[in-house]
Amino acid sequence: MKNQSVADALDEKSYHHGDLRAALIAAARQILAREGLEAMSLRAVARAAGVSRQAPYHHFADKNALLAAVAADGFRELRAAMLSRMAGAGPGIDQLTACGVGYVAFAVGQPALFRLMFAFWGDDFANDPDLARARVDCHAVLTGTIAALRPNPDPRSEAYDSIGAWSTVHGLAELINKGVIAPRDFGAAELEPFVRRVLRGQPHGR
Amino acid sequence: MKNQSVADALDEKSYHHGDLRAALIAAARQILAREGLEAMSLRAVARAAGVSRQAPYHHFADKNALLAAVAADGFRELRAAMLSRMAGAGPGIDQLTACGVGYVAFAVGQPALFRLMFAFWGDDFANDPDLARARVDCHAVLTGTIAALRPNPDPRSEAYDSIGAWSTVHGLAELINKGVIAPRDFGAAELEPFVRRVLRGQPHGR
DNA sequence: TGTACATCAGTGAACGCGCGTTCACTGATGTAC
DNA sequence: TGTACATCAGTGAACGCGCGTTCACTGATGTAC
Repeated sequence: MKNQSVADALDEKSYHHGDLRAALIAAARQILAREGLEAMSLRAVARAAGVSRQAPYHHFADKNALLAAVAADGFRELRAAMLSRMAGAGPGIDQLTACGVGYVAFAVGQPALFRLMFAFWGDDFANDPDLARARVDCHAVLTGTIAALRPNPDPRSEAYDSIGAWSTVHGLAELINKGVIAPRDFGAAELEPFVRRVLRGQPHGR
Repeated sequence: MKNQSVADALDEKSYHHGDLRAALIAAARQILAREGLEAMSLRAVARAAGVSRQAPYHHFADKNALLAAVAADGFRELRAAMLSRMAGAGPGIDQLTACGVGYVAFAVGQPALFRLMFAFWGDDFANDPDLARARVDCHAVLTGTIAALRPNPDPRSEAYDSIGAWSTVHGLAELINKGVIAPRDFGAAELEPFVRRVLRGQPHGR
């Protein structure tokens, strides 16, 4: 017969977790960072959170719901990363460059998270409203920066400029993360000046 | 007791396949095209080729070896796709645009194959010499086109231009294939003029 | 021309694995009276 | 203040699946003599 007391519950380990939802997201991100997207199974997440395989189902409808929550956090952090770089940069074209550097640095710093964020774009869980909003807010940073650079733009050509800029930073991030190109192979010791130099060759970069 | 004859062997089905290696690659590509990268297991390939699960091991050391063979074919076809577009284009900047349009059109036309080609770049099977050569030959089309545009370039800035151009077409292909952007959303009915228009905004595109 | 035999290219069964998910259950918590 | 009870948040066992790969095997082929 167990003698459960409040102290026991706090000191040892209470039956109820407290905030298992947050702990599961944290565990998922840890696995993502350490072992990659393929290793992030629901079972592995539960194991890392020190909980039974079945416990996550009390907080997420299924695996995709957990993935969506992690991806939404990712988009909020990507947005913050871009804004932070832009806050430290000069006006005009420097804003766009800083935005791009923030994008690539985030992607290269957390490759598996970045991959997850784009892995299931068109899938069911894209209907998650929190994720959808996080994506829109994130995208708005780029389009807003492009728009600010050209006060009275033709909206259509602005859209194409935006796609071009996004494609360039996204492709650069992908090529680096896949191991296709390495900054070192081009005489760049650090990522940031490398990205800056690539972007300088882009239409708004000179 | 079976009465095996040459006619039987030809008409029905001989015990020996004939060219199972090629048939396995073809089956793999078919699964890739119809069901995607995740569905392309070794077992599924064997099944599609009408052969036992174990048969592929007589032609490929393991699954990665089959993947490498498929990827190598992919790079040869990507190279051919770019060269074919360039052959039909005018001189100068039109060559680079055609090269980029060929790249994106190939990627969008065969998304799962394109994904496979870049999925395991740094992995073990990258040591496959046939694959390595196919990749180098493919990449040479892009770098050659960039180099031809600028007769006496600084090699380092040429490398950065090349990365920028590659990043743009690669990122555009990824964003389209992931379903992040759709040409139709930007008033483009067809892929080709859409890509052309995006590339026109790029540094060499005006 | 016939035949023994090495080799090649297949088969069938099985191993061991991790996965997402469902089921029936139980311990802990909090609230109505 | 005590207590019955609904609800919440966990557990343990199991289902059914597909995977890559290994093992021991057999039928077909081709070549040396």
